[in-house]
Amino acid sequence: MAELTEQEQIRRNSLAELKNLGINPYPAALYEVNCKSAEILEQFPKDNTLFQNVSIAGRIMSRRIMGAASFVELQDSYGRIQLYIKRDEICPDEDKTLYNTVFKRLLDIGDIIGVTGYVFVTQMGETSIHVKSLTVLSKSLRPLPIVKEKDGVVYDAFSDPELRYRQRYVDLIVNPQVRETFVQRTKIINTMRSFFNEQGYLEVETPVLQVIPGGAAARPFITHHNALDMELYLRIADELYLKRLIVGGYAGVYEFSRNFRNEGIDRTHNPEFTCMEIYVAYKDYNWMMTFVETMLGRIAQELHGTTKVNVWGHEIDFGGPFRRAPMCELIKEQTGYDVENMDEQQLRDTCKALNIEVDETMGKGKLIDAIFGEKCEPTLIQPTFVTDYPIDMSPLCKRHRDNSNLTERFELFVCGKELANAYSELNDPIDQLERFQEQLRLSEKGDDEAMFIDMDFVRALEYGMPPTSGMGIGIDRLVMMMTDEQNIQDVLLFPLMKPEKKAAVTTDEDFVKHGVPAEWVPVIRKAGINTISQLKAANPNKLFNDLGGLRKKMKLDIPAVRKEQIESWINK
RNA sequence: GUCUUGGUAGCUCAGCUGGUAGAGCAAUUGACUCUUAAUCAAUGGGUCCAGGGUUCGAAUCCCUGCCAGGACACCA
Repeated sequence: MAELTEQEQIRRNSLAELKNLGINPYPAALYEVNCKSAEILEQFPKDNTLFQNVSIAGRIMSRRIMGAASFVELQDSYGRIQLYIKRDEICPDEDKTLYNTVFKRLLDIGDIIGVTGYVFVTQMGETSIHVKSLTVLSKSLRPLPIVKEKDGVVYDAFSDPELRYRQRYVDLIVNPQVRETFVQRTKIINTMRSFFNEQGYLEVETPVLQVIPGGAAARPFITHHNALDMELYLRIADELYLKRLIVGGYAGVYEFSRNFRNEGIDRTHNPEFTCMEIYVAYKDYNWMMTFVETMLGRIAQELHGTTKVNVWGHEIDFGGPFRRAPMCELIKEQTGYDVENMDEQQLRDTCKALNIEVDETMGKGKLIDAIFGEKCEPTLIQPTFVTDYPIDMSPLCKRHRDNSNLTERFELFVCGKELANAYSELNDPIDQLERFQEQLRLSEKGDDEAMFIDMDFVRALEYGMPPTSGMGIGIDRLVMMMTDEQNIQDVLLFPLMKPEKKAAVTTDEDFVKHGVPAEWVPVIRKAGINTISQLKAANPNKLFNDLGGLRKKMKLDIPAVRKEQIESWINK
């Protein structure tokens, strides 16, 4: 077992002392709460007859003790409020243990308590609760990072990203703006959900474990089902299932879908992430653009009270209507090249002229996409619908009504990043099968993201799917934009981290089994020996001296160890 | 995957050309009845990420590894 730090040991001692005083540090009974910190701070200054009998619970975030009176900052789920605790108020009788011992000595920053009392304003003008009674609700055994703040300046911020993501609970306790980000994330999702529900679209759930990972071009995670003894894939998208449901007759279906892609991890990619996909029958991609505009405007409005949002240093207006421009037009605008009617070789030459890296596996679509990605994407700051993509980039999308080399597809770009992707969905089963087969050829050419053929999906289309428009939007990216976060890890509660390394430590029992008396185990650890192998490699004379010195230094009341003993441990 | 920066007390960080580790907050003890980054006094607290090397001597220099951040590449 790892050694406890001094502060942890002190808290455990306090815990034991609380128990000795007959106080349960983890009581079972509910604690009646009748108000919220934020409500008090908002309403009391306007009407000071309110809150004269409050009961509130939360975590102690700071303490200022002045003899027989103290101030505590109590944090509940809604904010912080100051408590004024006076000894003779919570201990009206002779016995002052609750204040002098329990509150002043045995409670710490991080402990959770409940108090009752009345609200007043201090001489310094701070709305506070005058405490009449105090109940210990949960003792905290680890010290929290202490973050202080004055006039908007934060001191000693808890900012190490590794600690923040690994121990998100600590991050949430001490960084209120982090708690707020996740409230906003949920608000965004709720806004979308109501928007869809109002129009009668049905929220559904489709399989995460799939036999054929379809609906996107991406590398999947593979897992194994024991009873069936077969490989299964974690979904990379839910598109093909939702379209089966449109075949089944629903007017519109949507899903907030956790997807898994076995690709790189960086500032904008996590192996599991959330997409919202929606499919609506009898619509096309023009209708969908308007739908998306309305949805985004509404989200911004709900969240910020305006459609103008600061995103990564730009003021973005989600008010719409957004610019709509065909991909080839944008390329022409940025590069001067008209790629619309070029063949593969001409495209390669153009890439070369523009200094864009290409490789042999890239077909026409990927070449055009490379030019677009390099030259156009970064310029699309205000929301822009990029429309009419080349056909071999979009195997699930309907051909353009005016040009059969293009598709009725749009992507929405904001701040140079793709935010949403939508089609007039391909519902011609024969064309769909051919497109899948083309993907197979790309795959054979070496494109490891080309799609699998899903024959059941083709079969579904053969029964007839109404003209349908579908749209997918990256929820994590949307939340990043709406909350002005640069990092996907800041909008995911628990981003994937590599496991913490566990130092291979020998347990105390192992040392005892090895012949070391239990009372000496902490001492030899103190001497820097934490494994049996370290012990065996130790110099007996040095260890003998060290242990003698430590015995004195640690003021241990145990007999001195003999050198023969040490030799027996080492030679065992 | 490549390059790059970092890992020192519970937290935030200093630590120069190598000489046995320091501050603030937190903690402990004490003073103080309206404080608010409370204040004052005293005290304790470290496997300087891990492992190797150079050296009389390494937190510091070198190598390897682990973890994290950033940039680039890859990724609809």
